[in-house]
Amino acid sequence: MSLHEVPILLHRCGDCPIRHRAVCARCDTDELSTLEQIKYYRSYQAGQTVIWSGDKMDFVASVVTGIATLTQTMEDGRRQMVGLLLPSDFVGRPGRQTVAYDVTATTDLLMCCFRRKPFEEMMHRTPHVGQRLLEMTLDELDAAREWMLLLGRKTAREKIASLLAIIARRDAALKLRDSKGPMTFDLPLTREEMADYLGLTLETVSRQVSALKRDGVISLEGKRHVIVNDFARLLEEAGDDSDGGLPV
Amino acid sequence: MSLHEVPILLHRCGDCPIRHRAVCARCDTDELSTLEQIKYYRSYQAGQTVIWSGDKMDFVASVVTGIATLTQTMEDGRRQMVGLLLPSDFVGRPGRQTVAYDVTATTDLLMCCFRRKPFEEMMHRTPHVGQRLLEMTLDELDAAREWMLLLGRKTAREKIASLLAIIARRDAALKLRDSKGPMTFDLPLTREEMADYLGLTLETVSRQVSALKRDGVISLEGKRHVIVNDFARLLEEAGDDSDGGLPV
DNA sequence: TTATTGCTTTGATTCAGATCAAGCGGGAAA
DNA sequence: TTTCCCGCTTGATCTGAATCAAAGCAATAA
Repeated sequence: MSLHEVPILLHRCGDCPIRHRAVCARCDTDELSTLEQIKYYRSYQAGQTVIWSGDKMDFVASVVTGIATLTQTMEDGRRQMVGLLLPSDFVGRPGRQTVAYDVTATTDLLMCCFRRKPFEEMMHRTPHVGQRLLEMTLDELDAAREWMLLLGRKTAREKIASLLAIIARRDAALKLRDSKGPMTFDLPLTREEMADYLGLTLETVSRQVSALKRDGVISLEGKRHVIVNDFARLLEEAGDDSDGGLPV
Repeated sequence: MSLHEVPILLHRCGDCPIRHRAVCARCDTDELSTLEQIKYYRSYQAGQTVIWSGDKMDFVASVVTGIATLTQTMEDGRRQMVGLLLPSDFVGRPGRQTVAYDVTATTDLLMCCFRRKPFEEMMHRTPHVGQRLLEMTLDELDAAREWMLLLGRKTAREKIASLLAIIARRDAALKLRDSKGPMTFDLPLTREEMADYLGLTLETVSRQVSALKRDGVISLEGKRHVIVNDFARLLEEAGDDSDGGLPV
């Protein structure tokens, strides 16, 4: 694991390409060496719980590879996903030690962790990191609000199209390809996880995915590999104005 | 307007009571005088739009009196509220100039604004403010995630009970009363606004409010004044574990 | 090779909430 | 006073998604 690949998020500058993996030249490197000292890696198997709601979380972390979800659960078992962590995303909450939702690895997962206390101290010393973290949190809040529109007002078909568009765009960004032309990606979620994301049942998810396929918006190879035949059409189906919201 | 009543949020410390209005002794006062220099007040009438989605927002602000909402709208007019701003809440996004949703005054509204540029500069000088802002943003994100569970998985009755519980609790905090015993408050939202908050239609809101009244969970005086007969019962109806989530 | 298991699809039926449609009640204007 | 208007309630009906129930399919184990 090269040093360049690790503290991606903490060190990217505002005007650098969103998912680049190299450390930006404009960031000073003091923080980098501090981070090096307090970081460690943890890996989880698919399905393993990283941390339970209410537990103490004595680290903050960023996802290196794999996918994790944040979910909330009601006593009777109803579940709602409230966050989806893809590579380079950040989890954890400097300044609060308990976490309010379950964090689960949905695929094999490698996280780069930083012990919370020294991380917080470092944050106090170097405001740059705190500012970057504020920016990231505000982006996350914007994404959450977009998601609220989806949950509250979109139809099942629109929800599915929206989710596919989000994953397609993030996947494209990760691969450093542009968002034009036919896109292709592997769904990182089961039907049930998609349902938890969208506030639907897994049967409805299955039906609507089939419907989008039948209507030629997407094609499938196997259950998981998706080909987006026309991204603009997909966005239209998603009911999104403009281009589907924020840069993700 | 006394100086003490203004930059409430920016200056409260982590362990001070949540909604206190005096400036905490542990905060240094340099920032206060800076803020004094760059602040101004704006008032809006009920129904007036503070700012449209996509517009430039050259200030950040905190609500002094009245209520504002953040809403997202689809082209066909479907609306979802994504934020509810009560007195002492903060709006605005240091580091980004356009806003991604409509901000509307639902009652007469007084806001204490700070010009964005000098505010950002002040933030860079005094990390304390940035840290406080990060903390507030993380709280807002937690609230948004609670809201996502509501939108995705709760029944209409649970949604209404949840909203009433949220308003009752915030109102009690504002009045500095404790949350025990019969609570009483004026609904600050119309049925339609409640519907936009909850992802329902106004007819369903009306029916479920009537149902909670019929079942003795709440009483009404007129359309707007609500008496919560038993707060614990209300929380139970809301389907919330523990006490309904986060401190608001 | 045949089970087993976990995910997925598809079909039949039900139901919570949306939609359509009156009607109510209180406050402001005439 | 009457009229109008706006926010709210209530009723009748419809419908999209949930629920209940069977199979299908692919990968792994036996």
